[in-house]
Amino acid sequence: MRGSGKISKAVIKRLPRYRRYLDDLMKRGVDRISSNELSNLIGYTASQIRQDLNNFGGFGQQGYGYNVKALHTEISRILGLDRDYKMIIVGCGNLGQALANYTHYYKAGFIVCGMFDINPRLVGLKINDIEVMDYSALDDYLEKTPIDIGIICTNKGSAQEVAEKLVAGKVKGIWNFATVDLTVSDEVALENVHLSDSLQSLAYYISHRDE
Amino acid sequence: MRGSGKISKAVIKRLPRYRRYLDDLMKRGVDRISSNELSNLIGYTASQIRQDLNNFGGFGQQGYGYNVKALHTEISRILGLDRDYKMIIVGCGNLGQALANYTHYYKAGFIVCGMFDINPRLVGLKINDIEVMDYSALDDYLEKTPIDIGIICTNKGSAQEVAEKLVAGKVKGIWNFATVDLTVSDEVALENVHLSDSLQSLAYYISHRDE
DNA sequence: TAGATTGTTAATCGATTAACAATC
DNA sequence: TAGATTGTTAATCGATTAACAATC
Repeated sequence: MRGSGKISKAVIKRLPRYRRYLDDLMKRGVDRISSNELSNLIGYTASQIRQDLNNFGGFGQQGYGYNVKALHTEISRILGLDRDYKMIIVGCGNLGQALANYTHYYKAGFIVCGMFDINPRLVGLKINDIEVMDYSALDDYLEKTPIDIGIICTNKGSAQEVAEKLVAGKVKGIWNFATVDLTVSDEVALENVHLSDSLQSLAYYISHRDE
Repeated sequence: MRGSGKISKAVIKRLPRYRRYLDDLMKRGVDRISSNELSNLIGYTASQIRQDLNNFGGFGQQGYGYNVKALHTEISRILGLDRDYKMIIVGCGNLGQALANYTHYYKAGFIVCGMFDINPRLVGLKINDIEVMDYSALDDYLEKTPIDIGIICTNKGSAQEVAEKLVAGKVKGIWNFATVDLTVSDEVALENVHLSDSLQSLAYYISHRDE
């Protein structure tokens, strides 16, 4: 039966992209789309699109294609975007603050509930009405407040310790921006954004453009 | 012969990670390491490590392993980190400013030379001694100044236009943070950091943890 | 119904892992 | 030299693409 079995990471990584294009189509008032038309827009093969979607269910209709709005809803649900996520940010330097604003203004459903830093000059500061708390208050805070996602924006030296506090405090997922590979329990989802690695692979492609 | 032929993206994505671990090993004073020891640290199989490295050359020695420092140097060179990259940032909101600071303090070799924004309240501001210039000055600036990397931190509506100005202005690579898939000439390297997509896949794994 | 397009199986392609001869 | 470990070929695994019967 569809939907059972393990879905590969490659498939999951494509889902948000499908959703973005469906979002655009909705805004443009498009009601239906075939895998072939979607392929022309998004750049994956029609075959891959049908394969990907059929991991989760038969959302299309032969001879018709896919209903844009219905498919958007399905993918949103699959991604778990039909509910809210409470988040905290640990490390409130430029990047931490940028993420606070970013999620505040653009990402409905992802709510920053608290921010923490070790730097006394940041503690007490308000960012989008959220006061930066002292790092030493983190354990207590997590004990009292159920948090879904912990965002790590510290330097790499502190990141593993922070991750452990977050895991102990029962977060369900960690969004890690520190340039280090964290070790966390399998129970906790981990998503890394290694900006440094990303910039370095860009350097690679720049250096090897004419090959 | 080694080194010719196309290297897959999967391999390139692993290179910065190899480099990070070699960096650590150097700092810990380790001189040599076998693919098997490195495998235990980094989590790739020893076989994969040897395959990856042999895409670029035979850096090891039978019966000995790899010289940590020499391998670090080789990977740095392969990634193109043996030279500087001049960068500009377009879009100086929180994220743009955060990246300016990030590269300024942590990323030797990646130099922010200019920043641009359309918002008059940001124009004139100084971030790490770099004045934010008016977006209308971008074309002129690029005509006079050779820039390697353009960083796009605008909203998604402006990103494609910015990309086209950057390409016209002869940048070699684009580091894109806008949530949109840009169309650029094959001559220009493109690296996307889709924070929104990343957060959504984290939501997926949180929602499906117990399967 | 006839035409279109899906869902799904089979074929292909590419990437990872295993094995081992080469060699330091 | 004997032991260790690479470089490289072969085997396996998984992901993508092609093909087509099912069906709206």
